[in-house]
Amino acid sequence: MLQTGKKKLSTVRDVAELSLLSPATVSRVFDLKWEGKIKESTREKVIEAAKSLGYTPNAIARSLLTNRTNIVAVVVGVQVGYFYSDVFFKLLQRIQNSGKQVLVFSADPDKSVESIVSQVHQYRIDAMLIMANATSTYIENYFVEYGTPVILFDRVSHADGISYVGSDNFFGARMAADFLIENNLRSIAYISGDKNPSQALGRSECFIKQVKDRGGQIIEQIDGDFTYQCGYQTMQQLMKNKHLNAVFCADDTMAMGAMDAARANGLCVPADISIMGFDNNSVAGLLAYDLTTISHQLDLLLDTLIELLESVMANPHTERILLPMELKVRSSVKLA
Amino acid sequence: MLQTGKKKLSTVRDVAELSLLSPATVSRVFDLKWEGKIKESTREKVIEAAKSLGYTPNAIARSLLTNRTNIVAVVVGVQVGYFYSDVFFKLLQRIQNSGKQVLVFSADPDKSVESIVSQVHQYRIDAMLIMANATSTYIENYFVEYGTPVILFDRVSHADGISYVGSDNFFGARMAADFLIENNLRSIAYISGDKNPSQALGRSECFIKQVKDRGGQIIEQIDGDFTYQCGYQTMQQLMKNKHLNAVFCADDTMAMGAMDAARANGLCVPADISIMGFDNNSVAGLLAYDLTTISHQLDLLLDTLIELLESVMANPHTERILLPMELKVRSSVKLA
DNA sequence: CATATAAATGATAACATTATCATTCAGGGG
DNA sequence: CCCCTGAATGATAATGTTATCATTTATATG
Repeated sequence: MLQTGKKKLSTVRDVAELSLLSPATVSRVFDLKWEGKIKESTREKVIEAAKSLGYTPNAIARSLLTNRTNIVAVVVGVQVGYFYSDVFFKLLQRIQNSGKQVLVFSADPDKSVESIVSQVHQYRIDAMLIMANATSTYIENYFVEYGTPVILFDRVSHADGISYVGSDNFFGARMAADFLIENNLRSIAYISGDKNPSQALGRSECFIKQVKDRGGQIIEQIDGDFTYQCGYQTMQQLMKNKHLNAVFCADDTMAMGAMDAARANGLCVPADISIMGFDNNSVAGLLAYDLTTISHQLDLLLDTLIELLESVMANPHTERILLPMELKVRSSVKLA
Repeated sequence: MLQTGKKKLSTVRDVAELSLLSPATVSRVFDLKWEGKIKESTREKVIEAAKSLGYTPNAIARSLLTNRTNIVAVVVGVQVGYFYSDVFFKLLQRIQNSGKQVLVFSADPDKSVESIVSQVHQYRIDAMLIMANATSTYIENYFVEYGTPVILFDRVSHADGISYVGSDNFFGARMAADFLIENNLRSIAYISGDKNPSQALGRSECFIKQVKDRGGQIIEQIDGDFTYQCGYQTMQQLMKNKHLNAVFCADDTMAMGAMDAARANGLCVPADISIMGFDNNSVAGLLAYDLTTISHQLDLLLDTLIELLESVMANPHTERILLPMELKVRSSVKLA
C-alpha cells in the first residue's frame, strides 16, 4: 500500500460497475475455486474491465474473510551458512511455484522468542517452516496450539504436532566413520558442532561410537561452533599431535577452515592428513577444497519438504521424515 | 491462519468484553500512535485481558483499514550467489530490526514479469527492494505508478521515482586496472559478467579503457555469466596464451573458477599468473582462495540502504546513491 | 409447453480492525 | 455552581473481499 501515487487502486466494486456485473461475480472470476463455473462471456467482460482499471485483487481483504493468507513463514537463524543459504533460496522458488508467498523471519537471539512468535502470529500465516539453529520449543508449541502447521528442517522434535524433514544424521555419521576406518585412517580427531540443534548431538555420539566399534581411536574431540574460524584454530592445535590420520568435522565449513590451517602449516591434504566434512555445501565442491563429505540429498529433501508442506496445509497432521545421506568421495581423504 | 487447532483466536471484541472497555480502546492500546495517551489503569486492564485470552492483533485486518501492511517486498534473482546471499540475510535482519516484515520473491525467469508484479501487488506491500540480476524496467515502473517506493540494490536506473543504492562500479573497475598496471601486470585478460545488470556494462568499459590509458594491453576479453564453471572453463582457454600476466574477473565467483583452473593445470597463483576478482564475497576471503578483489563496503551499503528505505517510506521521493569501493589486497596478485 | 433441475449471477452480511466523530468525565477559573 | 477545556473513552461506519443464501436464467425432461 503506501499509496501516494497517481493511480487510485480500484476494487471489485469499480470493476463490477464498469462491467455491469455484481462484485460477487467479479470476485469469483479471480478465485481459482470458481474456475470454469463462470460463463466465458462474463469472464471476458470482467477481465477486460479489470485490465482497463488496472485492478489486482487485494490479498489482504481476501485473507480477512477466508482465514487464509497463503503465506508461509520461514524462520532462519542469525548466521545462515552456505548450506542453509542454498536450501533457503531453492526452497523459496519451490514454495513460490506452488503459489504461496514466503515471509522470512530471522531468529535473532537478542530478540526474545516471544517477540518473534508475536510478530509471526500477527500475520496469521498458514504454515511455519523452521530452519533456524537455535529455536526453543516455545515457538513451535505456540503454533501447534493454534493448529498452524509447523515443519522443522533438518532437526527433530518429538513434540506432538511438529512435523519434520531432514537427513538421517546418525546414518551419515556412521557412514563417515566407516569410510575413514575402511581406508585405514584409525587415529581420528573430531570437531563437533554447536550442541543446540537437536540433530547434532546424536551425530557426535554416533560417529564416536562407530569409530570405536570398528577399532579406530578418537584421539581428540573438540567442541566447535560451525564456523570457519573455529575449524582453522582448532586445526592449529590438533596439528601438534603427530599421530593424527584424519579429522572429521561436523560440517563442511569447519572442515574448510581445518584444511586451510593444515595447508598453511605446510601439510598436504590428504597425503599428510585426511579431512572430512558434513553437509556437502556448495563451497565444499569447489576444486580448491574438493572436500570428501557426507552429503544431503538436497533435491530429494526439498521435494519431500514441499510435499509435506502441501499435505499438512491441506490436512493438518504430523509427519516425521528422515532421508538417508550419501557419501561424497572427493580428494580430501587418502584412500587406502 | 489455517486455524484448525484448539484455541479460538480472540479479537479486540473479546478483549473489550473481558476488560469492560470498548473495542476502540483495546485497539488503541496496541497502537504505537496512542502511546501514553491512555490511562495507565485502563492500559493494564487491557493488557491483562489480552494476555489471559492469548490475544494478538491481526495485522491483516489492521492493514485493510490503515492502508499499510508494514511489509517490504524483496525481489531476488534465480541464482543467488555468495555475495547477494550475504547481503540478503544481513538486510533481512536490519529490516526486521526496524519493525518491518520481509516478503521475498524470486524473479524466476520462466515466470513472466507481470506475474511477479501481480503477486507482489496483491499483498499491497509498503516498499519494494530489488536485488535481482535480471529485472525488466516493467516491474519498477509499475510500482512507481502506484507510488510504492522502489529501491534498487547495486544497479542503477534513471527512471523517475526509482531510487538506488549501490557501489560505484566504475570507480571500482578503474581501481582494479590501476592496481594491476602499477604492479607491472600489463598483459591482461578480462572475463566480463552478464550484460543485463545495468551496472556491469559500464564496469567492463571502464576497466578496459583504464588499462589501455595506462599503457596496458587487453589480450583477450571474454563474455562470462558470473558462474564458477564459466570462470573455470574460460581460464582453460586463456592459459594457452603464454604472455598473459593477469586475469581480471567481473566477480569473485568467476575468479575462483579461474584460479582453480590455473592451479589444476599446474600454474602457481600469483607467481605464474595473477587473478583478481570483484565483490569480495565471503568465499573469496577464505585462505584457499585469498583473492585480491575490489570490495563493496558492505556495512556502509546496508546502513545506507536501510536509511533510504525508511526515508522513502516516510516521505516518497527518489534518491540515487553510489558508494566508493575499496581495494582488498590479498595474495592472488603478484606485487611488483 | 410446463416443470424440474442445474447453472450462473446477485444481494447481503460478515471478517477484525481503526478513522472519525461524539460523548463523558475531571478539574479549574470565574 | 456553572462553564470551559482537554483528556480519555465510546459508538459508528468503513476498509475490500467472499460466504451464504436468494434469485434469475438456461437446459433438459416428461
